[in-house]
Amino acid sequence: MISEHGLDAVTVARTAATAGMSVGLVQHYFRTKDEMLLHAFREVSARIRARAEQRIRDGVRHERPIARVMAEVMTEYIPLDEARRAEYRVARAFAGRALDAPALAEVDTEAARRLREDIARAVHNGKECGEVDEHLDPLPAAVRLAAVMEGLALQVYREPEGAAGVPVTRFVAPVLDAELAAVFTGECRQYAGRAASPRSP
Amino acid sequence: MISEHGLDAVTVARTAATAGMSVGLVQHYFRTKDEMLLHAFREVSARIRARAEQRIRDGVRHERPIARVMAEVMTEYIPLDEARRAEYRVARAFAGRALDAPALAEVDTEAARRLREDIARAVHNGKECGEVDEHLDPLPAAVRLAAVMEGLALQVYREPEGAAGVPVTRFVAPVLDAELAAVFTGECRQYAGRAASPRSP
DNA sequence: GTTATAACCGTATCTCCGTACGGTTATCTG
DNA sequence: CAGATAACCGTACGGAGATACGGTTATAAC
Repeated sequence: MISEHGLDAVTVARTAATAGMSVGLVQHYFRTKDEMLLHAFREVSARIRARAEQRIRDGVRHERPIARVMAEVMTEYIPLDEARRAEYRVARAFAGRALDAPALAEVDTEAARRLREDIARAVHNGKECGEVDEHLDPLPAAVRLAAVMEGLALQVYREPEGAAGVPVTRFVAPVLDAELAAVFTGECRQYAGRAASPRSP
Repeated sequence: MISEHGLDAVTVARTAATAGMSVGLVQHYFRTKDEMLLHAFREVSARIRARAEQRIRDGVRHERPIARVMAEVMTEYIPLDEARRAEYRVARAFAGRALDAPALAEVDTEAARRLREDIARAVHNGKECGEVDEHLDPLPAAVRLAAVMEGLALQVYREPEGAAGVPVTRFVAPVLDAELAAVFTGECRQYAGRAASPRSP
């Protein structure tokens, strides 16, 4: 509903109708409308994050280069198909409302923080494995990569067809690859076996 | 009002009261509330853009290196002080509502398009002057720079204090400089005299 | 079996807000 | 001065929507 008609079009009554249930039942599960919306926001955030984590796990399992895995993870966030566009619209709507709704803002910042930590961890692990320069600080690098990713997502969202006749597909991969190449400068000596997974104990 | 309490808190009556006028008078100038909000959005977009244009004009007047000027222009967009944060909040609120308000969406995309064109023009002019490699395509480069800028703005907005104890001031300039350095690789041979200004006839 | 808890419904209430409207005062214009 | 246009006011109307509420049916527990 949000992705199709925006947050303002979402009323408790309409939500109930769309779900094929009564207003009373919705109230049974969510005491207030805000509670309901918060749940929805958490839901999409979690779904998006789950996809990223899946990519990371797969990458680790197949012992693929960290840079390659991160390229996939970051591409996953770009609204390149209708499904991701829908999610992106929802996230964007909530982000706008989060301005004076601390609970929503917290979900937003938390999601961003986790993503940044994932990237920072990938960079950190890349150092151990030899893909990343020994002296590079993972945190600034992660902020930069996260920024590029989110900024790129915005560009793609606004002009899915691409700008000035050049399709987005011509932009996304090259830019992400270039940014990743600036961080992951080396070859993997011995695979550390964890890509962006948590630092092992 | 928007930046302090969000778009939802903006009612015609409250707006009138804040402006020290009557509801009737507001209606005299804006036929509908939507019209009023659209005007507000256009207003902030124009104000933000005006600052960027001013920077460009100043840069041209003093014949400063294009890369340097663009660094300033891009920094101008980052919500580094409370004034810019307020503007950023407003823009973000509108962007969220723009999902099912085509008129608002148009303002948003238009602003983005103009910015991208400014950047592309700067790159183009940089080629003539010698700051940019002859074979670089300005458009993809502009998309990339715009993406970095907007993404960085988001990171700064979400965590103004900086992440993990590292202040944002340590991030912004280095990242922007690095990105610009990737595009503006050369020295200016002879000053073209127009930085990001329109191609002369 | 009875009692409690969860699932479920429909409506009534109360508040808020956008806009319509009828009216008044000021500022031009000729 | 006439008379038109713009600036300006306060209220009334109408709709929409969030929540409260009183109630019913099912499922569980003992």
